Amino acid sequence: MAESDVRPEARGTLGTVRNAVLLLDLLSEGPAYQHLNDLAERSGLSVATVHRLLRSLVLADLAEQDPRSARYGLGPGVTRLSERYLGRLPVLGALAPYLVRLRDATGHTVQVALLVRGNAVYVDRVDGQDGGIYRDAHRVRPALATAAGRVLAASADTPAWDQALETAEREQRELAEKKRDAWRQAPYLYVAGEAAAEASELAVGVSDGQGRAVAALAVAVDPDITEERAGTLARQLIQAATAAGRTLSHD
Amino acid sequence: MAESDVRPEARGTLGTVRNAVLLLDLLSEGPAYQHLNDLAERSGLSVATVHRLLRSLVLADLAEQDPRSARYGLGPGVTRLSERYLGRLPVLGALAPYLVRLRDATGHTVQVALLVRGNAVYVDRVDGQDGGIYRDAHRVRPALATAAGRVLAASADTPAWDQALETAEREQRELAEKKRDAWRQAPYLYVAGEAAAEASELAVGVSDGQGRAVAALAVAVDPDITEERAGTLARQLIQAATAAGRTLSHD
DNA sequence: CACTACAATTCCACTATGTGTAACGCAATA
DNA sequence: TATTGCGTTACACATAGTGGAATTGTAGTG
Repeated sequence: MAESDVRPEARGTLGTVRNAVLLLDLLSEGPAYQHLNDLAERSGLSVATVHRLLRSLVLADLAEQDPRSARYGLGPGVTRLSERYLGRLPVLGALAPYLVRLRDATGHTVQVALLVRGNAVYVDRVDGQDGGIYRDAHRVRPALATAAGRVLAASADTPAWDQALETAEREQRELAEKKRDAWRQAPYLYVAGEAAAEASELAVGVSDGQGRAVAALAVAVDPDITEERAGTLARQLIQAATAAGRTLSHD
Repeated sequence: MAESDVRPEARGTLGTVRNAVLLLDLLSEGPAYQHLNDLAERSGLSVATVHRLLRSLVLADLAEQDPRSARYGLGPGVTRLSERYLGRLPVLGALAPYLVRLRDATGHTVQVALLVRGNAVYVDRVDGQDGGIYRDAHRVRPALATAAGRVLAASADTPAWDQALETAEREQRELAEKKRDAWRQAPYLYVAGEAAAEASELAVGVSDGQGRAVAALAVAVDPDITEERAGTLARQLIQAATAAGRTLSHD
């Protein structure tokens, strides 16, 4: 293969692992189950190679094959790894004592999000009273389309911010490039839900003491919330976030 | 390398992927961050190989390196994959409408668990009133040590059941070998919490229509719950589980 | 401050092993 | 039964992944 590797980050890296991860990424996009040939074409690898990679991933439960259609999708193994990761993540432990309290004090659903590869990933939640019909836990959204994601991306380092820009839609990207400083300095951010069913979100950052947000704390609210009510909610969020941040930097 | 591969499952499988997955497994056990040399020894691979594998995994955010200690741990990328997987998992969508309702009706914390490689992985929850101080979301427990895991393992196929046996402690294993049929046929299972802080659990299976439990629905309860109260709770769980099961097999 | 110990990282020669092409099997149509 | 459209396997070649040893970096100790 041509040595067109100009990206310095990839030095001393294994092609097979790169390919395996590429496939996991492809599986994570689009429909739940996908055709081998599609995956081969989209990845630029030969069918045989994709087949071998998938077989290896299936053996590890990181992928699975639908017995009826023989198509491939992500497997349950990824959740096991994820839960192990989250179970030992300091931020979540630090936030844990405050979440239920916060839910009870505000009456709203409280969520915790991380920034991963330009996406806001919602990793924990405590559901409020209403909930509505559409309760989508397990959300992964382009960071710049959500309040939580904006809080995280705005205070992240340059590569992470750039990834967020790449992940975003054009309009969001243009908005973000103007607003980054404002977002970073604001005590809290608010983003109105786009779709009718989607709730609006109010978010603050949880800092690790080095001035970088390691997680976002958010509440889902009605789109017609008053300015005053938002301020009250924000104060409550900030209080919990700083308390959690203290236990983080403390130890 | 010696061709001692007698395991038929691993035919046509990539060693590099096997090794990468092995490392992810090692990272998911024990402390959050681990030394390169430990990992090399435990995996049976050379230090150089482990280093290259980890570097590749870090590039994909499936692993990360603590900047202070230079030790390696799981990375946030696994959560992104996991949330994508869970977000499209039919069972969770089918259960979603009932979870909050169930929490409100019972007052207890409701949880949803999957069986993954012999472990009960808790993938969704709706927190109840109390919660107590210790709210450990993101649990991964040996399946046979929990009510949810027993429900799932007992109705699973043979390899999955065997994995659950391997994962369990000796006592649990001996108990399980006697009880499997009873567990599979019982309308619900109850397991008292072991530690003082640990809640007890009452669980039922969510069937996909083929008589196999694809998820477990559980509530956390006090250890001194009365038989009668347990029956009432179980009825409510079963009702939600069968309703979700219908929408599953329906479409 | 030198010296030591230990851990992560890089170098390099070797061939094991992952790769693509092409053939095969096996359903579902028509 | 022919045909199409998949997933799966065979095979020969050279890429690219491997382990041992050398090298850097970082604390800890006298």
